[in-house]
Amino acid sequence: MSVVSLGAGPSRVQARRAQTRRAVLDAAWALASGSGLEALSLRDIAASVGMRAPSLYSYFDSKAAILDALFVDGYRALDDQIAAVAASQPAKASPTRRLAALLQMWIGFCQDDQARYRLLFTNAVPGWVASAEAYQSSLDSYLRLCDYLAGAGITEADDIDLVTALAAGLVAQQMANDPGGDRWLRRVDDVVDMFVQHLRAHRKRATHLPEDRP
Amino acid sequence: MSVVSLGAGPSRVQARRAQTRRAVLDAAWALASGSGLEALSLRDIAASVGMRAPSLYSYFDSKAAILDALFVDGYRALDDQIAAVAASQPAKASPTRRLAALLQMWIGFCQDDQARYRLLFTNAVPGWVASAEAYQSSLDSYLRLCDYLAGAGITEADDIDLVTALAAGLVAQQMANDPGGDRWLRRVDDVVDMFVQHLRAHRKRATHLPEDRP
DNA sequence: GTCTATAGACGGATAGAC
DNA sequence: GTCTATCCGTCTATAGAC
Repeated sequence: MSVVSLGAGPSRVQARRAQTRRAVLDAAWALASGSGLEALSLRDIAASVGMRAPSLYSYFDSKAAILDALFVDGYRALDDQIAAVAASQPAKASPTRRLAALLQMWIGFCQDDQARYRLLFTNAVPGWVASAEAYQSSLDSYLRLCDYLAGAGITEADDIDLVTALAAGLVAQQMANDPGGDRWLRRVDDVVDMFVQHLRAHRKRATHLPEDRP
Repeated sequence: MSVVSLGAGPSRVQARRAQTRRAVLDAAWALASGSGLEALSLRDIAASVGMRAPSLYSYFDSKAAILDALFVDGYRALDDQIAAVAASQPAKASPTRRLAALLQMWIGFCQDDQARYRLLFTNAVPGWVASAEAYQSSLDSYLRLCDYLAGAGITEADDIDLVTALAAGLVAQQMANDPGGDRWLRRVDDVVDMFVQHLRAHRKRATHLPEDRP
C-alpha cells in the first residue's frame, strides 16, 4: 500500500505530525472540560500525551496557538451541529420549528462542554484573544447560522441580532444558574413563539415569513 | 468636638479602619476597571493606596475576601440603580415603560464598568467564587428586582425567568460584540414590546396585567 | 523531536523586626 | 499596622545536550 510516496516525499511524516497535533488538542479538551479552561497548562497537556511541556513547542508555537486551534475546533463542531439540524428539518418545516430546533441545539451544545462554551462565547481566558485567522472561523460559523435563519425566513440584520440575543440570554442564564438542568432550556418553545409572533406583527413591506400552517 | 468618646471606646479607630478598607476597595475597582479584573493583584492594590501587599492583610483576610467585598459593593450599586429607576417611574407608568426603563438601566449598568459586569454576572475570576455571605447580597438584589417586576404586573416565576434571560441576552451580546455601542441596547423597546405582547396573549386565569393605556 | 535544566516573571501568603 | 525579606507555588518559554 501507499504508492503515493513518489516525489511527494514527507507525506507520511506530515500525517504523523497531524496525528500528534490532534492528540494534543484532544488532551487539551479533556483537561479543560475536567479541570476548567483557566486551569489549562502546557505541563498538564504534555503529560496527558506522554510528553514534557517543552516538546509541545515542536507542534505549536505557543499556548495561544493551542487555544486558537481549540477555538477553531469548537466552531467547526458548532458548524457540524448547525448542518445536522438543517439536515434534520423536513422541507416544509415551519419557521417556528426551525428556530426551536436551532435554539435547542445551541443550548445543548453549550451544556455539553462548559469549557468549550467559555472559550467560544465568553472571553474567559485572561491573556488571550483569538487571532485574526482563528476569529475567521467564528465568522464562517455566523454565516452558516445566517443561512439557516434565512431558511426560516429571517434575513434582516435586526432580526438576526434579536435571535442571537435570545439564544445568548437563554444560554447564559442556563449555564450560570442551572448548569445541568433545563430551567431555561425548557422555555425555548415559549421564546420562539414569542419571537415569531413579534415578527408577524411587525413585518413591514412585502417580506414574507412563511406561515406555520400552510 | 467629639464628645462621644466616653465609654464607647475605639469608635474612632474603627472608623479609621473602615475608611482604609473603603480606600482599598476603591483602589481595587479602579485597577480592575483599568487593567482588567483578572490582572488584579494584591501588590498593585496596595501600591495604589501607598502600602505594601502584606499590609492589606490587616484589613482583609485574603484576596478572596477583597473580591467578596467588591462583589457586595457591586450588588449594592445595582440595588441603588433599581431603586432609582423605581423612584423615577410615575405612579401610573405602564408595564412597558417600567420594563424598558429597567432593561435600559441594566445594560447601562453593565456597560459602565466591564470589570464589575464580569465580577457580578460571569464567573470571570479563575479560583474564586463568592462566599455564601457575599452571595446573599446577590439574592437580596434579586428580590428587589422581583419587587420591581411585581410593580409592572410580573409575578410568576416563569415570567421573571424570561425577563432575566432577555436582559442577560441583550447585555451579553452588547458587551461581547459592541462594547461601547448600542447595537443591542437600542433594541430594548422592541424586546419589551415583544415580551409584553407575549404576556397578554398567554395570560391565563384572572391574572391581570395592567393595560398600557388605561 | 524529546529531553533536562533553567530562565524570568508573576502570584498569594507568612514570619518576624520595628 | 506597616514594613522587609522570603517562601512557595504557578506559569510560559528558551537553551542546549542527546
